[in-house]
Amino acid sequence: MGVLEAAKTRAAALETAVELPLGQILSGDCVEAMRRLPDACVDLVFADPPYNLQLGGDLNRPDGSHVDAVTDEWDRFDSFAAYDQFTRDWLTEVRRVLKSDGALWVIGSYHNIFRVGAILQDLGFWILNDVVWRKSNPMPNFRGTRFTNAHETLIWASQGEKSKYQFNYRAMKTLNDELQMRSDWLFPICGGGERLKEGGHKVHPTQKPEALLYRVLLSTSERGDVVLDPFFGTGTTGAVAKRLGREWIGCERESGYRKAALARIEKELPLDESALSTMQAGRSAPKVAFGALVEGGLIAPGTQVFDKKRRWTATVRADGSLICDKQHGSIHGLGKELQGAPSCNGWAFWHYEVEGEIKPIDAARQLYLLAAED
Amino acid sequence: MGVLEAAKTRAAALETAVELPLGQILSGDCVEAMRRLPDACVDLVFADPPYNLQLGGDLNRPDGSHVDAVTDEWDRFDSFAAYDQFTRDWLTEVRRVLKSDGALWVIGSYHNIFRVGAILQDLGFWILNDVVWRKSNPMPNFRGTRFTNAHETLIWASQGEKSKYQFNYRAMKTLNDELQMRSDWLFPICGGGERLKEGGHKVHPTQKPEALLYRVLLSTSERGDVVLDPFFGTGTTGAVAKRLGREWIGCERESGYRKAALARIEKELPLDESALSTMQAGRSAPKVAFGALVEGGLIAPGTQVFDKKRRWTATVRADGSLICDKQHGSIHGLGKELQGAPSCNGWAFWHYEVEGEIKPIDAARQLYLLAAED
DNA sequence: CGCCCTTGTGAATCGACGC
DNA sequence: AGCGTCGATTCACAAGGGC
Repeated sequence: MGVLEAAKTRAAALETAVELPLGQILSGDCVEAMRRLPDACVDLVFADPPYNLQLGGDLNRPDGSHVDAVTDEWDRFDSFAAYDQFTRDWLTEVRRVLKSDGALWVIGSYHNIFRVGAILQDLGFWILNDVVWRKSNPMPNFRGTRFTNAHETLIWASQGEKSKYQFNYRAMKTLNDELQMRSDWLFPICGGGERLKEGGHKVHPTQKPEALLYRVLLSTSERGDVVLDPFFGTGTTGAVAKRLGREWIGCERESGYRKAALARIEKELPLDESALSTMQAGRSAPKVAFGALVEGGLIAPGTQVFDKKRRWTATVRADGSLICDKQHGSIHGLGKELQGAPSCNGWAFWHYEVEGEIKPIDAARQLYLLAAED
Repeated sequence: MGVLEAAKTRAAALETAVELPLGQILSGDCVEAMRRLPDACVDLVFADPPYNLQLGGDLNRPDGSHVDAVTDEWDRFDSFAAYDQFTRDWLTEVRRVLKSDGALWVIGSYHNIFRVGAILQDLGFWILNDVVWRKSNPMPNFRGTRFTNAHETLIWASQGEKSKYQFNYRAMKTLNDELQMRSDWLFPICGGGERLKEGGHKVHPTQKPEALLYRVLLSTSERGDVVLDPFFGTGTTGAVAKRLGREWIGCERESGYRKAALARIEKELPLDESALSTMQAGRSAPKVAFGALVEGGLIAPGTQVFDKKRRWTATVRADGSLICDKQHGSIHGLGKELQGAPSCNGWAFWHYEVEGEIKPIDAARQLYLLAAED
């Protein structure tokens, strides 16, 4: 990067820092609101658009009581074409304000998610996963006419196929008891003390559980990232963002929701430094070069290392490289060459003897990391 | 209906009965093949179209071994537009051959399901549920770059909003231990003895588990219904249809698949004569429904069960309910009724014979749980 | 026969970085 | 943009062999 470009970037960054409405809810239609934001200023978008629910008449429970369903005016669209146009409009604006390595989450049900998914693919977004929110306590199908609608679908997508999106693999694996996090997540629906109510009535018909946003933000954003929610509602995204040390921007048309959201987020407390830093450590374990172990004395130069079946034995050199007959290279590269394999994880492939036991050299790395913690 | 129309309908029904290629696999492109079928002759369609995976380079496991991916020519499309056109074509033909009160199932992944869902809505199909097949043993994400892709999505749709589709609510509730069947289903991927192999290699890259088709056909079709599968592959739909007493028609381009499917279905026995199938038990929720044992093949439909003193004998039905003379119900409900007791633990009450021994049906549950443990 | 260990494999849009 | 280098990654089963 030249001097001029660097100066420009700094200026743009400065301008952005000054102008971005962080911690604010923009009023009015979300497309109009997003137009007030500069290009490529947002790291992550979470969107919970109207579901285009096509409810016929009223819905009653078997005991005759009335189901307080979504009948709000904002959730009615005259046709699929109108809904599609609406979807293209807000997704296009999201695409503009999102950084090129940013990502998008959308949540929906079978009423709208197929249209949203197809349109975002058409716009160039690259789907990374679809994720299923399994509701532990869904509303039953009172009429016994279909399967209990027990899940909603989320789509996680990057700006394009080549984007370098953020994924906190380690944090997710830790959160899931050392197993890879799967694409099906189990959470209860939003209720109890978490559900905003006023005069005994729920403030918003489709308030999302905070646990859902917690996992979304923890998995695909970093501390300090700017998170935009174009359909802010009562501000679950903002509340969880604040808690996790992320910046946030909301868009919301209805002043009642804006007011409730601001009051809610005001009360929210950020997690303290230690809680956040612990997660950070889990998120991206510092990389350790094999050479650092040699340097640190955990593995002496001259140590013999070998694969599990003792087909090959190599010697550790002072610079952290291995030598085996006339071939030499890094722990990964030499393992790969010797096996003729397309790749090799040297940490798992090479073993050494310590106190009479055979251990993968990764054991030494774990010791090193343990010592480095404190 | 006037006299003339009635006569026409009868004639059409007669003609259909004579001409429909029941129990046959039509060769060639499925759109061409379906054109050979009359209008409105099919009760249920199950479709497993190409997913349009668009895979990049090779993928290796962390141990260096190679993943045998779907590289077949039938999964290649030049663009979303080409895939959409293909989808519109076959769905349009499905719509014609399907009865007005018939229904459609489609299965897919995030690569294609959003496009399929939007197009079928555009064509006038009315989505009844989206259903998630949660895989108990999915392939991990080896590179740690995303969430484990642990599910596929099914869409269940009727011909239109007002259609009187078939839904066997009672059967599903019984199958699920007296709880409404939810929209998330847990099954293992197809493997073991169920997976068709030739010379040690899988015959079809994407063979679906029979338990999945079992639930689809049991929930949304009746005995004697005509089930059409436009992407027949190795004939899971046909095999399960035959077992459950449904008629079937398949379409399949590749002669190798057709041959394998016919041989497989030939061996299949209709329900009441069926021996214990080789289907493996799935990983289960802690609570096991009796229906899951039937679905998983641990107890075959048609099995005789009886109380310890052999006062009553009942027959296991395909949905996991029991029938004894004219009374029927769940294992708990029927036991309670027959004894005139206030309640009954069906697991302890009912027994069956296995390898010459009399065991409570709870023994089968224990086996099931054992398989699901670890 | 049972137990333990090893090996194989499944619809997968599966690096990052520097030169 | 292409290429070489460094580096970091897996879960649930089934099947088969050894003892």
